Amino acid sequence: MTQAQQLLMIEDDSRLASMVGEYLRQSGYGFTHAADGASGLAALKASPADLVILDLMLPDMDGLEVCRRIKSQGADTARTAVLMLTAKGDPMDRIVGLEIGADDYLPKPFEPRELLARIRAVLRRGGEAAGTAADNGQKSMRFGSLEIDRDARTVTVSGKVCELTSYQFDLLVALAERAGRVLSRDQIMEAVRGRELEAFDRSIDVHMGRIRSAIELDAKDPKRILTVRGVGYVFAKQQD
Amino acid sequence: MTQAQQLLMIEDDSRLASMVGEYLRQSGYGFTHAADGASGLAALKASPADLVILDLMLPDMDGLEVCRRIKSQGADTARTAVLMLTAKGDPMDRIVGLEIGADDYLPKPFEPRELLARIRAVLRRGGEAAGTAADNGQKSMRFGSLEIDRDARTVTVSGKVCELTSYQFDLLVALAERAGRVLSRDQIMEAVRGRELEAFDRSIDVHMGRIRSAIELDAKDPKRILTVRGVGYVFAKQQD
DNA sequence: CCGCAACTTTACGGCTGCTTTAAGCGTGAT
DNA sequence: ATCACGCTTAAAGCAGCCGTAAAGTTGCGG
Repeated sequence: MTQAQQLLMIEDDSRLASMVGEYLRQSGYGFTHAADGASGLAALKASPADLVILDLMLPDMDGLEVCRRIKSQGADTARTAVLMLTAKGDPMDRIVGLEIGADDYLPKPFEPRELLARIRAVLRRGGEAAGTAADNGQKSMRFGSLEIDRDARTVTVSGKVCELTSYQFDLLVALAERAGRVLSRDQIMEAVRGRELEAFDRSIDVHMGRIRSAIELDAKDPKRILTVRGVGYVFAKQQD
Repeated sequence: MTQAQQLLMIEDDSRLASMVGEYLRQSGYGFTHAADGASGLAALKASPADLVILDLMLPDMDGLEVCRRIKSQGADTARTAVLMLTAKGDPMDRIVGLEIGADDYLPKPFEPRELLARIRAVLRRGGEAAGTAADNGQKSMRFGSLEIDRDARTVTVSGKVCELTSYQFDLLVALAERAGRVLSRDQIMEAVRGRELEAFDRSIDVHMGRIRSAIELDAKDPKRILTVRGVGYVFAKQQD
């Protein structure tokens, strides 16, 4: 870690913003805050950030619009990661279908932990992509006939859509992002929710079962999500 | 574990505090108690703690205010972890900890066991954040045609994957990490399981046999895992 | 060359840990 | 308020794997 990474939060609730800011600063990030879309974009132009935490509901313009401008081709902010905060009522799966270029989403209200976990995940992903020369599936990932579209939050196997819940999708992505690496249940939980797994918690196992029955050709003989007894799960790197 | 970690509880109910204190001391932590916010902050200044257990409702000032002061920039207590105790009916449920700059929170009433679990989690988290920069042994090891990938937990010999169980993999890593050094069965057990080997326990031998048949070209004439009669085993440093 | 001690090998019982199913429960929607 | 959806928990079933024991083999000393 050479230099603290810079975060910019665009959020009209300044009370919320200052709380979040305190928390994130404490976690070692640089943090600045803008109260509306226009000043947010201005601030971003003045001093580039590594990641923008963007509220969907803003007084002056739609968060989607802000996001679009950040990500628009030609803008030098196009590489800036965006983490979108969606209001509590919004079924984010629907919004997500729209092709805004956000890198991740988080529904309000949220746990500070989870926000931190997702920030880390997004930044790590960006860092990797930059390091490995060409990008590898920033938005969509492909493993043989399996395709994961982070934008639309859909998974397809040889073109056919798999029904996954939001949480199951996140779990799958967490595994797929680290394909070939064995992850403990704790690590998986940490990546997805940013919180600790309780002792004797079998919920991850149950979800893995469900995900398998959705994406595996034969759930009894999984080829993509493999169990590593006594340790955790791996997403197989090599697959048809 | 070099030194007991220090906990400070700021809580007006001294009965509760002494009970919690007893429990936590028993679990190996140093424990002190302050009955109100002012004396808590004073105590913290006098002798820094690793974690503060902070009641939200205090006679003299709001727990949030105490937390803010502990965490405020510039204060040398800014790195101290804070675990907030919230009363059951608090509107806190809604805002879910965001408004608290705390590292974690726990609604009252709580189980001592859960408190302990969260304390451990918070302290571990803080510890690893500080320590992650330093460590990081390389993730894969190579010995001639033998390759050990610690991330994927796989072993390959000239590209072909060897089937090893988790335990066998751990044993192999323990040996490989100390290649060229003869290890007694006790040392091996200590490294992998952290516990002592029982007298006349031949289980290590059996596993060595299994590992050999997996990774050696000729299990009858091992080239990588060598037996040192009367002592233990070595992982050969030099191998093709 | 014999005998003992140490290691290897094989087979198998039992236990731990994963899967699966079903019911519970909180949350958001109608 | 009720309903539906999905995460969680519990329980039962099952498989894999560890450890034991017993027989076989190797190495070393006498």
